[in-house]
Amino acid sequence: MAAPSQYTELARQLSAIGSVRRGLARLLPVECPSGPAAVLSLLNRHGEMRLSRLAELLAVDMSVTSRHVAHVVERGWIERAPDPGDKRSRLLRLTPAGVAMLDGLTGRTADMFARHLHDWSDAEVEELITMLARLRDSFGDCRMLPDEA
Amino acid sequence: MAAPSQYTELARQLSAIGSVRRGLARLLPVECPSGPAAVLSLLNRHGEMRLSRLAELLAVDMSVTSRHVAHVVERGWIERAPDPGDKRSRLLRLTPAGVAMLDGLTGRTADMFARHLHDWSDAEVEELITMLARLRDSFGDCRMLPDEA
DNA sequence: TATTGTTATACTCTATAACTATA
DNA sequence: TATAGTTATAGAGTATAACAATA
Repeated sequence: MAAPSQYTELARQLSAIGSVRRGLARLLPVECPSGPAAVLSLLNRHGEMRLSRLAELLAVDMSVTSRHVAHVVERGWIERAPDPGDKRSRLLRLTPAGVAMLDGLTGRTADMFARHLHDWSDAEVEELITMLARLRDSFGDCRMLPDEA
Repeated sequence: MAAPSQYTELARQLSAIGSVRRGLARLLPVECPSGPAAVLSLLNRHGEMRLSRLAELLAVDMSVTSRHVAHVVERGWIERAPDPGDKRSRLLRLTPAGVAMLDGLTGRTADMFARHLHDWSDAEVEELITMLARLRDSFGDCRMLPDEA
């Protein structure tokens, strides 16, 4: 259990970390902004899946996911295969062009981190990753929680 | 120094943490969204300052800051006092109404953290805060960095 | 001439709601 | 009737560029 003033500071830090996110976003090509890039990244990480599952992983509404997916489909970076078990949905998977695009993004991102985090140890980066994952996990899906108001 | 694959994972976690940011943003009243709320928070933390300094702290463009400030001024939460040393700029400071508004936001934020982070120790929260601050510091102001491309 | 702000414009991300097709 | 997905609409955040006033 932590003190309220700590929570205030944590909120400030989370807000301020937006500058890092924006810095990373500026690396992306105009035709693949951060929303679509996240789609590629998750499909690469978890393999083919339906839209609803992708929306869950992105933790955004399905309507948002649908638009990002349409964007990457239009550019040939993913394809929608029939879902054998359910005609309402399709299975999304990366194309070779999508893999190539993602490789480029990943490389640029890694370069940027390498430039800025050169004095972080492997263990320190790992710990930050772990804490961020835990934070996300602790919050769960905020959209489902009843407000006490 | 860390491995490239670690950087990819870190980028994913930073992107995914957006769901926490959005969860916090949903706590805010309609008349005070996250941009304006950050203005109040920083003025409370650092005391009165000029717009350019506020833009620096927010790490966003001055034009963006100007709009957020206009928003909170219109609602009487901050006031613009003449800057004795420079007629081009004014000193921004919280009003009592602004302090009251901020107190409400802070309370709701702390409640939400308390609900979700009940199994985090004080030291763990502190460490996350420290690592986020260090991350931000390591990146500096990304907008100023020359790209190697 | 350079700096401080402001405003207009445009783009991305997101959510809500209405709708279609299938389960 | 309920679920998967799409599309239209609207609101917030941000950056760029053009502009005004002052240093």
